[in-house]
Amino acid sequence: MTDDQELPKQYDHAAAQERWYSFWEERGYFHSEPNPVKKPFCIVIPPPNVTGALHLGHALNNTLQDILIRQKRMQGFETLWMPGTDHAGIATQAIVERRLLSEEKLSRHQLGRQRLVERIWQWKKDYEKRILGQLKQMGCSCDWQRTRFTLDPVCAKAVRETFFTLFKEDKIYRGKRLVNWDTFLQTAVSDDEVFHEPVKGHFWHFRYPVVSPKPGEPTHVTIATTRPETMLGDTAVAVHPDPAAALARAEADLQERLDAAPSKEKADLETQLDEIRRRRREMLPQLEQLRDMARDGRLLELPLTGRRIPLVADVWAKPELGSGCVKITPAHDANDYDVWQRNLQIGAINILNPDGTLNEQVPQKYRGMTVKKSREAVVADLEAAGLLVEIEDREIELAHSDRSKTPIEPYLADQWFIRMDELAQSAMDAVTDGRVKIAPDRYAKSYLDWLSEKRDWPIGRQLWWGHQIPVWYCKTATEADLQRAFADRNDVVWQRDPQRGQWLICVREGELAADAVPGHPLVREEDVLDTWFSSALWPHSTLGWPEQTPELKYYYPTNVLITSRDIITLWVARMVLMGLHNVGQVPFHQVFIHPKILDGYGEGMSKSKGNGVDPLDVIEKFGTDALRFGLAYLTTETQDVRMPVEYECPHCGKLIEQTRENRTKPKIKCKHCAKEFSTQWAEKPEDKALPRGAVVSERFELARNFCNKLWNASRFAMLNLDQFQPGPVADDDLMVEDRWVLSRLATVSQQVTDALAQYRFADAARTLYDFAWDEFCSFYVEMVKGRLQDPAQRTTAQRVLAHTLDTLLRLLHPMIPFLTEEVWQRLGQFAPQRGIDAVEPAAESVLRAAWPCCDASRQDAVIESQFARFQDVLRAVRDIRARQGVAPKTLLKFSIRCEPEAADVLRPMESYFESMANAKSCGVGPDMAPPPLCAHVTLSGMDVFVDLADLIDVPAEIARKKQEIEKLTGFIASKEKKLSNKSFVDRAPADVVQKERDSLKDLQDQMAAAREVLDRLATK
RNA sequence: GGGCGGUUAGCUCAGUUGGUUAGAGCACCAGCUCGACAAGCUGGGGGUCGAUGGUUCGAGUCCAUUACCGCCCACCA
Repeated sequence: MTDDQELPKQYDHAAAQERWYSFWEERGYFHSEPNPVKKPFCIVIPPPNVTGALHLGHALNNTLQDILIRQKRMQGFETLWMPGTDHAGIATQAIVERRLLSEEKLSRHQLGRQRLVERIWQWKKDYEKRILGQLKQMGCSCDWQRTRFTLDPVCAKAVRETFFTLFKEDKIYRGKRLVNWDTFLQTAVSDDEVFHEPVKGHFWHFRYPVVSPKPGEPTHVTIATTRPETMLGDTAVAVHPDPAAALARAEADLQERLDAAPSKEKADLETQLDEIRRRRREMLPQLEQLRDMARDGRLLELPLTGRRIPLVADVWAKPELGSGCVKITPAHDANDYDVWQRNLQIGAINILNPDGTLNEQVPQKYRGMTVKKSREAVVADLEAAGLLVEIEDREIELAHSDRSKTPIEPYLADQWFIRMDELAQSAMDAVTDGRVKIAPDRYAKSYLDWLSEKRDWPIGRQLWWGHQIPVWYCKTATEADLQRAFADRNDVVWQRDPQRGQWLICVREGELAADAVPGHPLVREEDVLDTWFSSALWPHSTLGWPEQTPELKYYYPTNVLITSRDIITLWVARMVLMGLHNVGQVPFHQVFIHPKILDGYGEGMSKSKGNGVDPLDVIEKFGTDALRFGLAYLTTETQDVRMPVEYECPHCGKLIEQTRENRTKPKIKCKHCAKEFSTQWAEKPEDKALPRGAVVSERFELARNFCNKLWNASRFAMLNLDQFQPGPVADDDLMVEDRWVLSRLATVSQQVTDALAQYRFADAARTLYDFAWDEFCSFYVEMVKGRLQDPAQRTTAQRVLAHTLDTLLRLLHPMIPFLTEEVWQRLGQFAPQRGIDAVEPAAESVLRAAWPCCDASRQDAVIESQFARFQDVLRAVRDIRARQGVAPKTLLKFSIRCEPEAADVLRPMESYFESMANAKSCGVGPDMAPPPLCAHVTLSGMDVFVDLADLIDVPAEIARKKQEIEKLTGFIASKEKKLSNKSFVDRAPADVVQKERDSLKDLQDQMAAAREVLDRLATK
């Protein structure tokens, strides 16, 4: 480089990022191959969804992975970071479908399967490119040659093999289950993809007539519902089998709660208790009568349908609620479904079409109506029939699809399931016996709790985007036909589906022709697999399983998985059980769950809330290094990261706080310059007319400032390293500050290594921040300045400075890769060979340099405490200057009264007081008396006197001394009290008591010194 | 309803096994353009550690109760 004569005062992050990322990539530093000489270290990326661009949560996730990867690479591991993206079935298809509808007014059915899938592939291509580009901008050192996608052929092969094996082992079956039906996307979604949201609704009370009531029997049964239209699918009305016992129990429970409740809640519970007592008095006879009628098999007339439905006794009907009777709609309600399972004779009627309209199971007039329309119609008709009792307003927690944001309909459908009993148990065992360690360990609990339910996993999705289920149906063949047709094939297996009376035929690879069984047509299952099915295979499928590739053998099990807590169950647990099933080994040894990034209100960031942050905005404003260091600095074990966010006005550059009100608005008027700006990325050309305001957070300033500080410290080094002569440094040549900084450096290396090994990213970042700023910059660099000008001392000073900077760069590289590389390369210009013990050529890139080992022989507690003494005195002198208002240019004269040992340490530092505090020493030792007019600071075992002659503000200094004496008096009193407390002296450990005694003595000495100075001042 | 986490300076957060006078960054105040750095330097003000009770010679730290905030799970005809 020839253009580096003038180093800019500010670090140009954009230039460094561009230059060094391509430098690393071109040299193939990120690529990994199995290498028997080295130990492997492998992380598989949690594949981002191709639904959209990455947000700040991804930036955190990937930064942490890259920090570990870079550190392990420097530690000499053969390091592979496997990158890739996830097809995210429902989410991606939903986005593309929504666009199709809004821009071309086309439904997916109008477009057709093949063309829709083509569109989604195009979308995937665009976003994958954008996502991988973002990862590169973040500095991620992934092995891009190995980039995978969950739908690519390698992953598809693993999916087929897994499905085939599970099918063969009878762990996959087809069953009828109530599913969460998304009527917009026309697919089932899992429980995990459903969220509840309160909506205003009603609670309707209806009466169903009793068929031929006997004298004394009620003529009607009253039921209540929030979803009246489902009455068309009712198959029973339930009443509790033992209402008396149920009410008694409810009363007892309530009484217990009432006894324990705080007084302000008692009134409410009293009311509830009264209500239950009233029911026991007034309603019990009728409920028991209804129960008896249920036992008799009596029927009710289901209004509007002409159907007759039975009255049944079932515990689901709670006598303490509503009328005590409940309508049963097994096909459209989870609890009613359970009632059906207990009373199979009542049957189930599905009244919905997949698109959410009513089907042929309902009377003609309601067919084809949407749920909303039919609800109005049913209510009106019941009212007309005189069967509507009342309508209450009520807020209802309505289930919504996370994907389409539309209400979920519970819906009885055929589904594919994986039996979870054995698989779940294997994944639980892996964590309980420690083969997989989850950190922080509290998350192991949620993992185990979820798995212990062993709920079968519904794996089918009624989508077009995904791995199509490799099953063919055949209705007409006999088993003999199948055996004949597939006699010579061990890659075809089949099961009987008794509910539908058909064969389910699964093939390991490829397709089955429609005429594979002569005379009996085969039809392929249309549905695709749940996205998590392929994600669950990610750690081994990306390494080539089911082939026994060298990669699989070498890198599997991977070392650590880094992810966020919301997918512990969806993803982590399933990877463990699939890894165990397919490969026979856990997929990773460690799981680290990192914090979530929240906005300034403590809410999670999401696109729909409009409070997300694009990492590229942060990168542009602060730089990738600041983004990464800032995120690492915030990654503590217990806390989520709260990040107040501002918009940066593109017109005037001022920041506007993001609020709950303005964050969802597409455009905002700047309150400083009154011009408007957009908050959205321009998706259409016409949007670009309005410039976009970047979303940033002040919380990255600390890291940006730190990077700049480092840049300038490095700049200082460059300006002082010309004519650098490499060579070992003899211990005798080392000055106090050299030995001190080397000791600190050794300790810091150890602390950072330990912190990263335990995923304490914030500790590692803080340790480096404090060392680099407060010790290296504020002290070492300041102290070495003079020596660099002195030809006799210059060489040693340069060698230690270069070595210290070199080590610091290596320690910081995993967090701030670009700046460290930029400086490393420049340092290489001046000091291509460096080191203080043995001299070695510097690595061609800091990325390839060795991770600093802790050189325990350099750790020197004596030097560190001596240095602390020097720092104390320096601070005292500066303090006096500031409080006396003495101009920085005025030279101060000071003296120190202290023990001879301390004097021996401080005397060699005299020149540093001059350069760092503009203060000249007039003597150090036990006999130093305070000058006639002085300001004074007392430290443990030392008195610092600054001779101020006529400069001094005497009244101010007297006031200060008095205040100090008052403070000391208080401390001394509390110490004396403590030490005169017999139980403290007797019970506390001896060293603690001694420490207190020493401390009291010290305080008394300080008091004496302060009095002495005060007396002198007072006589003036 | 069950579980988990949080509550420390105006804001955002540290605080290791209980042990002198509880820390940092930002913001604030005063002073500094001194040959690395104003994204800086020097000094300063600011906290009864959510509340109550307990254990202890000693509690921000351990225990119990409680309030508030957030997250996860379950349920709500």
